[in-house]
Amino acid sequence: MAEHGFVRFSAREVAKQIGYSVGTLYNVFGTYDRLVLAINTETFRLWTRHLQDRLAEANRDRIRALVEGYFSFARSNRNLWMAIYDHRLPPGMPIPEEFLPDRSKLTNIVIDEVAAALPEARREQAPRLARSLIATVHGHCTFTLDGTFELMGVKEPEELALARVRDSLAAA
Amino acid sequence: MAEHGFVRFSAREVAKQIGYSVGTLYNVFGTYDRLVLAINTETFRLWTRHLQDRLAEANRDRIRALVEGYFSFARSNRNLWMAIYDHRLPPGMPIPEEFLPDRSKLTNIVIDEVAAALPEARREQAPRLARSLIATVHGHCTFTLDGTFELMGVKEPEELALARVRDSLAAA
DNA sequence: TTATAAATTAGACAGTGTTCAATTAGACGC
DNA sequence: GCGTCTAATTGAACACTGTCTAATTTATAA
Repeated sequence: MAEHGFVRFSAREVAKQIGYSVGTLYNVFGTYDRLVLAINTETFRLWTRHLQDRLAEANRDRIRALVEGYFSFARSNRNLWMAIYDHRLPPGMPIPEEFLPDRSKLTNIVIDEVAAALPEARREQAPRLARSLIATVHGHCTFTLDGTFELMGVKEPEELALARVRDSLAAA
Repeated sequence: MAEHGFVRFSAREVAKQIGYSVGTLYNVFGTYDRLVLAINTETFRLWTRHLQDRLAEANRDRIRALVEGYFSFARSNRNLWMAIYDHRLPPGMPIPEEFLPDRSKLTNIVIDEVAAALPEARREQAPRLARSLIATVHGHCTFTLDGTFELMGVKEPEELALARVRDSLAAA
């Protein structure tokens, strides 16, 4: 997935490279979607660790560390990161529960930091605001990696994302 | 594309339904990517008209009309809208120039409205801010349609998007 | 060594995008 | 109507995909 990206990823090629047949891969993962789900969940784990590391070595400006961590992971793991959002489950199939814990950790980290950045009187807004800010940064990050911002002539997109986050934190 | 969505879309199926052979489709569009590009560019045209209509019948709050127009088009044209962002060109292949004009119109509409919403002294910031706000709304819209917000338990995502946009307009 | 369980395989199936030599249809001048 | 030339269209072949399953191999336990 990291080498060839989501579009060119194939279960058969995986089987070839690990020295097993396709059948084995399907016995273990059940279906193509669950194989991709497993890979993408591992990416979530890597991403979470990346963010925690950035926070650990951050100075006072932990919000900047979060935004930059979001971007730097996506940039240096382009194919893996995009695969998370390129993958669509068949309609009606929810994400199996086993994958959920590792995928929600990231959100909780952001919620904690947003809560800490808010004045105490506004702190109960943190969960909803944090999720909105994740969407905000996500939009900027997507447009950076998929070429939309380049087409628009936008430079330094992470500064832009950080500015939007600061706007909303200040407003709260 | 509208019926089955990006994942299940196939050139062969298109050929079957329009009563031509696959070969003809390839003679006309050259490649699968250019066929999808043509469809998605048409979606951009529909989207642009939708936004213009919403603006035409808007009251004073044209910013709200923009955000709601963005969401309502995506919601009522789920498969078509998602196909725009699910489609990835092969690395190194830029979007052919013929498709660019219809795709940039949307951005320009937003830039004009953002400029109008800013005080005259800040108006030169409009293009860059508008593109950032598009990314903001886009992130919220993506998370709405791909199920991320549902997984997070976020209700009324468009109100959230509008709030973020207002935060940044107020800050400017 | 044997009986049982688990792991692994290869092949078949119905799809996909892509290419291209061969065929058909259409337009034009006579 | 006929012949010519060009443009449009075809369908078969190629190498690939995910998915399934009967058959086989390997490992474990008695």
